[in-house]
Amino acid sequence: MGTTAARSDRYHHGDLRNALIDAATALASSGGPQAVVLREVARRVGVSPTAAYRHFDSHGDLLQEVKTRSLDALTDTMATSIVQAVTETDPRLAAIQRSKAAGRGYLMFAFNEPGLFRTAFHEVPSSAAPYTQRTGAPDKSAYRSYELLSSALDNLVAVGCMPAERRPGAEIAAWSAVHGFAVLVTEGPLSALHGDALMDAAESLLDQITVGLCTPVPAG
Amino acid sequence: MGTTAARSDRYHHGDLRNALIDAATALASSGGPQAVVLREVARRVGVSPTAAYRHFDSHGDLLQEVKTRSLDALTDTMATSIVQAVTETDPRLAAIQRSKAAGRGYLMFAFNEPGLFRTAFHEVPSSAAPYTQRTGAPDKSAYRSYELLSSALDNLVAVGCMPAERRPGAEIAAWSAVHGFAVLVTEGPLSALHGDALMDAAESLLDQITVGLCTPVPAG
DNA sequence: TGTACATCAGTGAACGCGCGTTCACTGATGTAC
DNA sequence: TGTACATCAGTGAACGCGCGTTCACTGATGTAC
Repeated sequence: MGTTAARSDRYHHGDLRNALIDAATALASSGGPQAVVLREVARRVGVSPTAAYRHFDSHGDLLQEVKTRSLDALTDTMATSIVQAVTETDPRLAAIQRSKAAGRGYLMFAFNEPGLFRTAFHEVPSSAAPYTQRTGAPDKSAYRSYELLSSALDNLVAVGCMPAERRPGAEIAAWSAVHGFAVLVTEGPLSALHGDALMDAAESLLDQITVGLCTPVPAG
Repeated sequence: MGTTAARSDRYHHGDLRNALIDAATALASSGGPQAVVLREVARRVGVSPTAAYRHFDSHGDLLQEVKTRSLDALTDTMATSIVQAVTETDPRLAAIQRSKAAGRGYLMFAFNEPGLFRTAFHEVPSSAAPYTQRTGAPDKSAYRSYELLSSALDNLVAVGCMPAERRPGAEIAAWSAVHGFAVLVTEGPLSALHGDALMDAAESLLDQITVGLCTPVPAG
């Protein structure tokens, strides 16, 4: 609205690239990565399929954009969750709140946006050039959420909650537990979990992870 | 071999149903559930696509069989892992060995058979009758591995290793951690892990899970 | 032991579908003079 | 301020592909008498 460049009743769309990504994201949101069908995306924007090729090399390129968006949205949800949850002034309790909030944000994103969650972790088959081995350097989006987790764990060590010798491998364990739960619930055999039962199970999981990471203060 | 019923140079195949499931499983093994293409399955068995419809209502029906097989294979791997790993006579140590072995079997199956692993957890879109809501009662195969885990955890409580009040929710946490790691490694951002580094990470994860479940023996 | 016949388990051709992608094209835009 | 023209951003038709599935059919099997 208001953006004259984005009028859709004109021959030149003005912002077709973003409009296509928007529509593709909406499709991914409701049906996961498989639902991102180039022709359907074009249909929704009211443009011929060919037009998309002015802005993307291939279907895989478009899907890659949606994946990046999904990863960004995941990170944003985690960040918001952290900001909202950390209320304690005691550094130890705050550190635990922060770690749990990171995991909670991850889970909430998965539950509220299962399609985007799946898309975020979907391996896009090598886009434009099938012969080009996919470079080992994925975009930054893939790492931002990892860094959020990582620094939360660092913090847990810094405030003396988690013994330093337990730090290596901690993010893999924590990430695995949260990711596994998200997957089992959104597309696996735990899909029967709903509402309060789901929330209880999620909180219980977050508790168990933090208990596992943080040894109780050594008595004496 | 030797089974006269399974000669393939005859008009009547004799055991086409199983031959089709075998071929479909091979496809799933190398390419996951998406690779189970009815026409390709028939091609491999040397039969017309139509022939498959004498034995399955639909493509989904065939895929469901492969899924069941995959779940069974997962359970078998876990069971074998448990039998091989439990060597301790001390009941506490044996109980811990058993729990870790269950998880180890799960992970090894995922790493050695990523295609079947994905198929085991693939939601088959309602087969023959699309309007029939999928019954809430999945086949037994889906539960056997869960029971293996469940009884390992019961055992942990029985020998006094794990406090009873921590028992509820324990299988969800343990399962989530192991499943998440398997998924992140086989089809996610941890796919760079290989060889020794992978094995070390796996053992570290199993350690952390059991440490989290079992409180150290109360001192005094 | 031999034969008629129902049944079973295959074949081959075809259907409709929707996809990603390419082709030759045209309408709209903006810049140089 | 007006016009010529290169460039940009779309169109519409078509391609080839491979899929799941259905149709009318035929070859093989086994049972009753």
